[in-house]
Amino acid sequence: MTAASTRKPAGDQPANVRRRDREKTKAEILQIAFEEFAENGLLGANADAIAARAGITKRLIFYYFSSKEELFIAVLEMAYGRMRQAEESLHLETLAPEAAIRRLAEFTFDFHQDNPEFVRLVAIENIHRARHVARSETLQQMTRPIIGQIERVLAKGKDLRAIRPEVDAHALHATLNALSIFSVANRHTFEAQFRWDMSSPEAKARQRAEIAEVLWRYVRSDAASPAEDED
Amino acid sequence: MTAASTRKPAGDQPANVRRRDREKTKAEILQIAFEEFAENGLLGANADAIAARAGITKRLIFYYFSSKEELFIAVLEMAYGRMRQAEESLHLETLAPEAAIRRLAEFTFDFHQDNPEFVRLVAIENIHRARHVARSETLQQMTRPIIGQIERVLAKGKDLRAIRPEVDAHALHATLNALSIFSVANRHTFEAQFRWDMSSPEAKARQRAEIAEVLWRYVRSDAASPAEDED
DNA sequence: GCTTTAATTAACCTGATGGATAATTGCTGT
DNA sequence: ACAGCAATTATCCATCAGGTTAATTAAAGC
Repeated sequence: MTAASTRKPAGDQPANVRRRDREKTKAEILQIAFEEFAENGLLGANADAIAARAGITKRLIFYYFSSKEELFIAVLEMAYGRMRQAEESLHLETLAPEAAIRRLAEFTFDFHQDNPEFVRLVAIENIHRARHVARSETLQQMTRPIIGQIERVLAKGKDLRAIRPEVDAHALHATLNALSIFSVANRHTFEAQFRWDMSSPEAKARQRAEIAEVLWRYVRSDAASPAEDED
Repeated sequence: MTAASTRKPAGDQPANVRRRDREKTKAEILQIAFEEFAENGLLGANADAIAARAGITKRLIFYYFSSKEELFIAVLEMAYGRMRQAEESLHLETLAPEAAIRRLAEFTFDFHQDNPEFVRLVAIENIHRARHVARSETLQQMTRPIIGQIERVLAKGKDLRAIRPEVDAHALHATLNALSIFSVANRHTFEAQFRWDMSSPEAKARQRAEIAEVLWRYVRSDAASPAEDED
């Protein structure tokens, strides 16, 4: 597609005239690269395709992001940044222990359900043994403050004897992420093998409730329920 | 069954003379392709590399498996077959409910820990939206009988009032798989971001216990005590 | 207006890779 | 011992895709 033919007076930006806007162009590349990487993986994603979809030349991609891997890292940074931002809107501190745990579970589940591209991206990065995360200072310092929130919820819950004292924030976070991510990431093999729907709204609602239940039953104090001898 | 076993030994096999053994060659290709696919993904795996490692010509790969995708399907079939085989050695029926659940949890966790290539392969297949599983009759009929085992454990547990009546076998299986797979598949991003070890023997032991705990606390009846106290 | 700089484009290069063609060679039954 | 066939090899090829070289052009400053 050739650009630069019709020249509109441009109250708004005409789509076919290349506006020289560094930041906007970079952002567009990033967003489309995000989608392409999530869809096709690090190797499968294609610079020509990204350029075509962004309406720019391939060269421009390498101009702003020096290599495919650098672009991938930038995409990861953006994707993780969005999650982090979403997590900031969670305010668990004000809630009672059970409500806080359930809200945390449902929020995490919802986020992954709503952002399957992000889940795919994380899976892809894990296939590559997280070598891009390892290479990015930004991504490592981006260690999510969600752990802090969880710790506070647990502390409060333990104080109130609603939550078992042994429960660890990291472990809880891992468990919750495992359940939430799995229901998006491994949906396909599961559905194909068990003919078990994981994608319909009803199925999702069921899983959402299930995960909250698993989590709460895991953390809640035994005193509030059956007596039990621990290992 | 081919008459391959009637081959005369021809002395000792010189390493550089290709032994004409259809089944053996196919099996070798499969095993090496399994490793290469698990390591590098569907696109990343390289036919030349597989051939080189197997000590054969690339052409031979396409002779036995008509395309790369077919080879990948064959690899999936082999890998899932192995898991299924392992699952057969589980005998949960004889155990008491809690013991059965814990054994199931630990077995599943161990299997994934011991077969990270399998876990990677499943992740890769999910990135491809399980289109190869969908294409293979074999893989779909290979629906694992583990579900049956779980159902029997749950039925017995419910009978004894040790397990809640609402617990579903599929959901339980999904939960367990989520936790087990996650601790292998998403280990890398997790470790990189949280500087949290998931790979050392101690960490694995901790996770193993954790998962059994999560599972049991999820299924156990609210009324009954864990010591199978019938009222 | 002219210069300078930075954003953008067009065209090219090159290594890799899946797959194809065709020749060859070892096994097995007769 | 030899034909026939199946297993295996050596080579070639077209295409794709990441990255590069060099020219072009929009905008900001003087």
